[in-house]
Amino acid sequence: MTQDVKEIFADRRGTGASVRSVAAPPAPAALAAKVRTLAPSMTRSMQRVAEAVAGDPAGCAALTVTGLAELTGTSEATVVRTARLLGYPGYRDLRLALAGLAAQQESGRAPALTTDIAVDDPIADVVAKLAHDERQTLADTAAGLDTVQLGAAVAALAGARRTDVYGIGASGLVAQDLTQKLLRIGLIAHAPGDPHLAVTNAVQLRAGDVAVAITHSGSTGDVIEPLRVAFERGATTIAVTGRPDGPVTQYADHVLTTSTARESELRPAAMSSRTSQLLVVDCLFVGIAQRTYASAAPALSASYEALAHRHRSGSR
Amino acid sequence: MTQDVKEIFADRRGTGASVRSVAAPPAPAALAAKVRTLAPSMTRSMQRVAEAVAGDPAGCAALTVTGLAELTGTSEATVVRTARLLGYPGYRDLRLALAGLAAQQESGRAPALTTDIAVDDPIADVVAKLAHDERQTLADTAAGLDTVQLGAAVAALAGARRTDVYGIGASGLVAQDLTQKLLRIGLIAHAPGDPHLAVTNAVQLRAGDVAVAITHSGSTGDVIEPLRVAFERGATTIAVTGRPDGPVTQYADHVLTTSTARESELRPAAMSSRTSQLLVVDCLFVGIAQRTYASAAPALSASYEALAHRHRSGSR
DNA sequence: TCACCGTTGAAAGATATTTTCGTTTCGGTG
DNA sequence: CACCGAAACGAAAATATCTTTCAACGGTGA
Repeated sequence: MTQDVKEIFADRRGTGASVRSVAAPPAPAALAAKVRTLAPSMTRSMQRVAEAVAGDPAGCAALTVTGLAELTGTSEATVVRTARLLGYPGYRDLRLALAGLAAQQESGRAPALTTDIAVDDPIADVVAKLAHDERQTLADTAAGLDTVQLGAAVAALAGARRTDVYGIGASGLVAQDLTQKLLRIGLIAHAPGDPHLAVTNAVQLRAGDVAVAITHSGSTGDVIEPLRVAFERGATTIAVTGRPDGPVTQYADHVLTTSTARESELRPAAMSSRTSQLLVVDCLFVGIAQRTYASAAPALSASYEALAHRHRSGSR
Repeated sequence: MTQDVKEIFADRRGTGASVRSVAAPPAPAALAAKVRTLAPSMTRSMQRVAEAVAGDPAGCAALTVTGLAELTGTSEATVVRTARLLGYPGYRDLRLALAGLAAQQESGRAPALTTDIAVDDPIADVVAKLAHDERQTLADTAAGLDTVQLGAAVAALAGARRTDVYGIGASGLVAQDLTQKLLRIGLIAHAPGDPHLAVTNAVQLRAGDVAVAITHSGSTGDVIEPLRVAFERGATTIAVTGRPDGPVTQYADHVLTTSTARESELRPAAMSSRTSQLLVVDCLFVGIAQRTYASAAPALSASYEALAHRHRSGSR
C-alpha cells in the first residue's frame, strides 16, 4: 500500500547522508492535481486532510495546523505528514502555497467586467467595473490623441499672453482644472463659468491669446459661441472634444479628440468623457510645464510653499 | 510629530459615537498601493520594512519575522508593527498576503516600470507615461477601496435629507463634480467654494444630513473645519482622503481612502489624487443611483432632456 | 541645557509548528 | 481465535516562530 510513505518517514531523521532536497519544488498551483495523484498512496486520515486542502485552499490557508487538524478530525502530526507528502518542507510552507493558490483563483474569476453595470450589482462589482471602464477610456484616449495637434496646442498655450477656457457642466470642471494648473505655473488663465461672461471675455482676446473650448458633444452652444468670438478676434483656438466632426471644430485651430466609451443609464457619458478630458488637460499641462520649465518650476514650488501653512501640522 | 501613529497603535480613537467599523479587510493585492498610501505616516525603520515588502513580495514571503528584520536591519518588533500598520493582525497574515501577491504577479506579467517624466521627454512619451500612471492610480484605488465603508457611505448619501460637499483647490473640483451628480439624480447637494460659507452651511446640518470632505492631504484646515462642525451637529460625515490617518478622519464616520502615486516636479500629487478621488466619487454616484433607482432614473433622463436643446443640431 | 516624547530593539511571553513516542488498528498466521 | 508485527495515528514534549513588553536611545522644543 504505502511504501512511499514509509520511506518519507524513514529518511527524516539523521541516518542516511540522504540528500533531503529530493528536488520536489513545492507545487505552484497544480495542487489539486498533485492531491489526486498522491491520494492512493495516502492513509485515510491524510486523505481527509488533502481533500480539505484541495477543496478549499482559501479557507485552509486561514487555519493553523491545529485548526486544520480539528476541521478534518485528525491530529497536527497528520497534517504535517500530509504537507510533507505533497512536497512541502512543512505545514507552514503548504499554507503559503495555499494562500498563493487562493489569490490566483481570486484574480482569475473576473466579475465579467465587460458587462454593463446592473441595478443590483454588488458594490464591489461596481468599483471593479467603473475602474476597468475608466482605465479603458484612458488607454483609448492616449491611443487616439494626435500628438502633432497636442504639440501645437502646447506651443500656443505656452506662449499665450492670456488664456480663456470655456466649458459648461461637467466639462466646466475640467475647464477649471486646466485653469488652476495654468495659474500654478505662472500663466494667466480664466475659466468663466457664466456663458455670457465667457463671450464678454472672448471679445477681449486677440492674436497671441489662446481660447480653449471643452465640450464632449462638440455641439454645446454656450461653449461654441465664445470660441467663435475668440476665433474671429484672431486668438488661437483649441477644441477638446469627443466629436472631431462637430460644430465646435469649425472655429478651432487645433482639435484634441477625447474618447467616448459606451454609455448606459447607470454610466452616463459625462463620466468617461470627463476622464478622457482630464487626461488631455494633464498632457497639455505637463507639455507646457516642460516648455516653460525655467519659470514653471519656481512658480510651482512657490504656490506649494504658499499653501503649506494651510495644512494642520498633525501629519508628519 | 506623529501623534496620529500613536493613536492608531493605542486604539482607534474612540471619541466619536461614530461606528467607524474598523473593518479594513486585509488588502488582497493592493499592497504596493497601500504601502505608498501609508508610507508618509511611517517611521524610518518601518519604511524600510514596507519598502522591502513592496519591492519583493515573493522574497519576503519566504522569510520569517526574524529574517525580514535582519534583511531590513531592524527588529522583529518593527516588522510586526509595520504589518499592523498595513492592516494585518500580525506578521503571519502579512506573510500570507505576500504569498498571494507573489502568486498573482507570477501569473499576471510584470508590472511595467515607469520612469519619471523628464523635462525633455517628447510629447508622445508624456502622453504614454501620464496615461499609464493614471491607469495605475485607478487600479490601485479600486483595489484599496474598502467596500464596506463605501457601502455605508452610499447608504448614508442615498438617504440624506441634504448633503454638503467640502473641498478646496483641486479637490474643490471633485466636490463640485459630486455635487453635480447628486443634483442630477434628484438629491439635494451643495459644494460651497468659500471656506466661510462652508462652515456657515455646516452649522445648519443635523442628524439625517450628510457632509463629505474631500482632501488629499487629509489635513486641509479649510475642509476639516466644516466637517468638524457637521460632525458635532450630528450629521453623518464622510472623508475622502489619501491619508486615512490624517486629522480629517477624526470627524469622519466613514473614511474612503484614495491612492497616492509617487509624485515629482512634473507630476504633482494633485494630478493622480484627483483621478483617484473622481473614481471614488463615481463609485458613490453609481452606488447611490442603484439604491434610489426608482427616483434616480427619471431624474437623470429629465435633466438630459432639459439640456438637449442647448446643443446645436449640426453634429452628425 | 533639560525634560519630554516618539522611536527602536532586546528579551520575555505567547502561539504555532514539528518531532517524539506510546497506543491503537489491522491483516495475517499458527 | 489468540497472537504478532507493521503501519497509522494522535497526545504531548520540543522547537521554531511570532507577539508583547519595556527600557534605552535620540531628537525637539522649552
